[in-house]
Amino acid sequence: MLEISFQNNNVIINNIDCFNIAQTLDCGQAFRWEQDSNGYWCGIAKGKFLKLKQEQSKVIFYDTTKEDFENIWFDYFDFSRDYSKIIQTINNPLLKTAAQFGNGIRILRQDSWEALCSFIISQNNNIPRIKGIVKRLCENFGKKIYGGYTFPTAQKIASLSLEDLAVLRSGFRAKYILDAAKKVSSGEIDLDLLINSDVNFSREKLMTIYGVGKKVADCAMLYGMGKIEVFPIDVWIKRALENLFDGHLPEATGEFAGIMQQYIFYYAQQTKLKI
DNA sequence: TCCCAGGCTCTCT
DNA sequence: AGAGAGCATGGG
Repeated sequence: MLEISFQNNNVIINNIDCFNIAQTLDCGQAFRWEQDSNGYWCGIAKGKFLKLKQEQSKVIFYDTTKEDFENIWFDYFDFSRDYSKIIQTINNPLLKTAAQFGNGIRILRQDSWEALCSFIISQNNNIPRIKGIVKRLCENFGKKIYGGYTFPTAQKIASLSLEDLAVLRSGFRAKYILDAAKKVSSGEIDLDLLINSDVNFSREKLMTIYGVGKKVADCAMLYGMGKIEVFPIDVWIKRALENLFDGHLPEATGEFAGIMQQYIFYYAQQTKLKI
C-alpha cells in the first residue's frame, strides 16, 4: 500500500506499486518531461515545476508542498487507481505480455487544453519533433516561472496570428492550433464541461475543431480528461493490432481500454514492432 | 538521401 | 462512404 510522508520540503512515497517514472513520463503521452544528467526527471505541468526521482519503490518529489502534492500531483499521476488489480484482470495472453512489459505506466491526468493542443501537434509527426514544437510553443508564448515556461493558455494563443506561430515550425498544424485556441477561449468549446460529459458527445464537440479528428479527440479525452475507457487508434496501434491481435481489438478493451491502449503502444514502440 | 511520423481535410468516384 | 493525394517540417 502507498505510503506518503513529508520531509524537508520533499514528498516521499514508499511502497509504490505499478509506477515507473521513466515509463510513465516517456511513453509518448506527455511531451514536456526530461531526465537531466543526474537522473532527475524535471518538467512543468499544471503551471508548476516539478523535479522527481525514483529508487525502486520509493519516489521523491523535491521541493513540493503537501498542498501541491495532494491537489495537483496525486491526481496528475493517477495514484488513486490500483493498476496492479487492473493488470490482474487481463485474460488475453498477448495483452498480458504488453501490460507486464509496461506495468510501470500510469495514464497521466494532464491539463485538458495542453493535451488537446499537444495531440493536435502530434498528428502525422514523430515524437522527437512533437517535443520540439511543444517546447517552442511554451518558450515563446508561455509564462516564465522557476525551471522553465508554463504551457500557454488558449486565450494567449487565440490572441496570436498565424505569422506569430511561425516560430513553432509546426507546418500545417499551426492553423489547427489557432482554431482550437479560438474555440476554447471563446467558450464555444468548454473543456470543463466536456470533462463531465459523455464520451460520444465530447468527441463530437472536439471534432468540430479544424484539424481535430477521432484520434486526436480521443487522445485529448484519454490524457487530458480522465476518460480512461477511450482507445485511441493510431498507426502504431493499427500495426500492433495487425501483428499481435490478428487485426481485432482484444476483448479487454472495456472499462480501462485507454490503459490497455497505452500498454500496447509502449510495447509496440519499445520492441520496434514493424510490419 | 529519402522515408515517414501517436492524422486530417479535401476531392473525386 | 470509401479511397487517395496533399499537407510542412525535420528526425533518423
